[in-house]
Amino acid sequence: MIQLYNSLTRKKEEFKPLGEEVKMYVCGVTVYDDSHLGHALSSIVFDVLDRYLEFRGYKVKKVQNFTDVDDKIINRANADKVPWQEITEKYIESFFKSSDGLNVRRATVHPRATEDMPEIIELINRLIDAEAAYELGGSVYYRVRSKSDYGKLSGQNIDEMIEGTRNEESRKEDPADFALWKAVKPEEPNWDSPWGPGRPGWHIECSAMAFKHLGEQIDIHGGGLDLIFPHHENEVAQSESASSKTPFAGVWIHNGLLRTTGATMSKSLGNAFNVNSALEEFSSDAIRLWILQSHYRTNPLLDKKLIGDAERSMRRIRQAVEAVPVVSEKSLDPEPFKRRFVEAMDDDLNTPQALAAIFDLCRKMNRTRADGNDVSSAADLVRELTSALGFNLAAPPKKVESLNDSEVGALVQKRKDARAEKRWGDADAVRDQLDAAGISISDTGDETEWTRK
RNA sequence: GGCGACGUGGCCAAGUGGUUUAAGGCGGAGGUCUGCAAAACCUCUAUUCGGCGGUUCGAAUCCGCCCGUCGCCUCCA
Repeated sequence: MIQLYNSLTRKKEEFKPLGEEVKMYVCGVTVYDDSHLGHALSSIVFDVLDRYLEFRGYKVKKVQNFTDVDDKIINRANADKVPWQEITEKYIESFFKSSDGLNVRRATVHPRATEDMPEIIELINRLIDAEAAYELGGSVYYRVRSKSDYGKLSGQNIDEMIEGTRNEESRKEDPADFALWKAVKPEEPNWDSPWGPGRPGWHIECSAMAFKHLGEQIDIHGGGLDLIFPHHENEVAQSESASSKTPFAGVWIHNGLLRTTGATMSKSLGNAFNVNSALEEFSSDAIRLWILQSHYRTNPLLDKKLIGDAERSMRRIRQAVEAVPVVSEKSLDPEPFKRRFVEAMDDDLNTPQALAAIFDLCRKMNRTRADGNDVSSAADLVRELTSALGFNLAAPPKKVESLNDSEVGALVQKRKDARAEKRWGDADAVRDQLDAAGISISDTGDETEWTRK
């Protein structure tokens, strides 16, 4: 039984999808800049959820949108003096490059707001018909007072909320009403609608795309903790008002946000935040391990040192799996570790505990292999479990300009000769040279093996 | 003002009433192996969970107060 924490009820609940196929919607990014490690965190968390559900035998349909019309995009286009479509194309491409680099599986569908305009307009019409929305000067607003349980997701109360907001000049019926459709402003991208030219408000696209690609009721809705209010709150309201079906989403899952340590970190934020540059320095596995060693609802600490630590930890797993197999009658039964893993993951994706099971298994493998046991089925299990968490067990990127294989081979031979003649000083000098080039060597009996670090 | 999160070893981080005198990772110390290393393995590295009270046979885990850190309420994964 899989239990997941539901932000709506603030409790762990048994996961029960409505149908055969799990319908999961994850809020995507607004494409106006490169992805940073905060996006990576969210991508990885929902990638793990997707993969784990599949590991547990579910079929998953995952939808993740691109918000490709928005103030920030328009501003960026103006700043760069290019058409806004050029901005969105560029950063959608960048997003995929980052996610692919992070070994995040693509969603089943990646819809774009601008491509589902008819559905967005139709949904707004339904809301007007249901008297949950009203037109005003070419814009359309959602009437928050029309839904008695408005605020249930974020625990906000409309009246208390209004006190905290600044009182902007507006003719809206209620200050808390939010825009479903924004009337066109000069020089802005716009689409025709029954209320005149304009563009969709931020929240409506997600409801429209969820309805279109998954249906009016979905199993899982995910996103960052920072989206609970107003975005997800408004999404629930408009979706349930339009469909008259409750709940819109069976479980709301929110990942924690990245945390940084004071002033020291902020200096290097620029680079540390960019996923593509982080991937030049660290393996995708290290980035993923750094994130999954914390629970997804906590706020992981962003610190390059920790990602470096994770890189070393990954090497332990890789080495255990890749070690030369022993052929033997005796073998290690890894089942208890699999049970531990499943039990941990079933409990609201407790990845730190799941990883502890994997690390323990790796140690057990090394120990029992040394005692002459066949650990190949254990190695297969480690591959299976790490893969369910999205690790690819690939080596980290090369840090320095490295030697090619034949150059390494020549140096290894040179050292071998030196060792045979017990010229230890010469042998160690070659080893230092290789080490500086990112090659580590190990002597096992007469053989010398080398690997790129 | 409103909603909410957090404070566990040198660092990161699970655990949320007894099987935990607290998992796992990184780092550190010693050892085995090795020409020396690397890797691996073994041992050690919090009698203690921000502080003070309380509930209980029993608390890191529940309650109260205090101290500290942080997020959201405006764009944000």
